[in-house]
Amino acid sequence: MRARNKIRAISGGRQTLTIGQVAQLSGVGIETIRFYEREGLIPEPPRRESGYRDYPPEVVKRIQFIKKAQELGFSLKDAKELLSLRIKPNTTCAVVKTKASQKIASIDEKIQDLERMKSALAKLTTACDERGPISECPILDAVEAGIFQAQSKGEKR
Amino acid sequence: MRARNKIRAISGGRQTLTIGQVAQLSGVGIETIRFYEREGLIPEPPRRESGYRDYPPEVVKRIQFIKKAQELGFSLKDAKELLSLRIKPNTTCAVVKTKASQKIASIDEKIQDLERMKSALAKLTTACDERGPISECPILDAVEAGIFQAQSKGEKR
DNA sequence: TTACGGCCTGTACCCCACTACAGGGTCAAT
DNA sequence: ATTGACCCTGTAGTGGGGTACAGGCCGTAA
Repeated sequence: MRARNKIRAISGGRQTLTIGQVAQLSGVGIETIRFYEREGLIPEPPRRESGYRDYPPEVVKRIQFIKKAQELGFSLKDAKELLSLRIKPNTTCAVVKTKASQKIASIDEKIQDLERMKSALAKLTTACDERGPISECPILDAVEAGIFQAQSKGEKR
Repeated sequence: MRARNKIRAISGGRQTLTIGQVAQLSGVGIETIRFYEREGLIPEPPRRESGYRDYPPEVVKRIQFIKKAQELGFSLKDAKELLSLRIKPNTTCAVVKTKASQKIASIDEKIQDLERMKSALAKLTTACDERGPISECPILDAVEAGIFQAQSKGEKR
C-alpha cells in the first residue's frame, strides 16, 4: 500500500509520467488527456514497451494553459492556435508577429470588458452602502446604459 | 399607414419591439432569444392580442450583456446570477455585497490571467524582433515556467 | 383576397468538450 | 501466482448552448 508510488516518477528516478500522474498533476481526467491528444492539443507521447504513454513533465503545464485559456473564454481551437504560436526557423517573423498582435488585441478587449463589469459591480456595492433612493439594479442600469456598446459615444443614462 | 415596418417601433410611435427586431438589434438569432426566455435569462415579455411577444427595448442590452459575459468565460448560469444581483427591498445588503465581491474577485483573477497571457505574447514578438538565439516558443516557455500556477507563491519566474 | 414575410409552439437535431463504459492487457505487491 | 490498481483501444452517451424545421396563425402591401 505504497501511496508513494504516485509520485515516484516526480521525486526521483524516472523523469517521465504516466497518464494517470499527468491527470492528477494537471487536474483533469485521464480521458480528457487522451481527448486532447486526439484533437492535437498535446503531442502524442512516446510509448513504453507495454504500450503505456510515457509523458515528459512539461505536458502538465501545457494542459494547465489549455484549461486557463478555456476559463478565459477561448475555445480549444483558440488554445491550440495560441500554443502553436512560435518562432520556427522557416516561419517568417512577420507572420508570427501579426498573429500575436491579433491575439493581444483580443485579450485587451476582454480585459476592457472585464473592467467594465467590475466597475458595474463596484457601483452595486457602493449603492448598497449608501442605502439611498437608488435604483434597485445598478448592473442592469449599466447594461442599459450600454456599458459594452455605447461606451465610446459619451452617452449617459 | 405605418411604413418602414422594421424601424417603426424604434424611431417613433410604439415603444416596443418584436422578437425579430430584438434579434437584429442584439445580434443573435430569434431562436436564441426564445431559448434565453425558456432558461430564465430574460423575462417573459407581454404579448399582443395576436400572441406576438412585445419587447421593451431594454431587453437588447440585457442580451448583449449575456453575450459579453459568455465571451469572457462565464456560463449562462453565471450570467443569470450576475444579472440577478440587485438590491431588492427585502434582500439584505450584506448578501448582495458578499455575492458582488465574490464576482469581483473572480473577475480580477481573469484579468490577471489575461495580463499574463498578454505578456507572454509580447515576449514572443520581442523575441521575434531581436532574432537572437532565443527559444523557439516563448509562450510555452512561459507556460513551462508556470505562469498561471506558481505566480502567487512568490516563486521564480 | 391573395401573397408573403414574420411570428407562434413543439420537437428534433447539431457542435463542442468532455465522460463513461466494455473488453482486455500491464505492473507491483502480496 | 494472484490480486487489484492502472493502462490500452474503441465506441457511446452527456450537458451546455444553441439551431433547424414542421405546421400553422398574423399582418399588410398589392
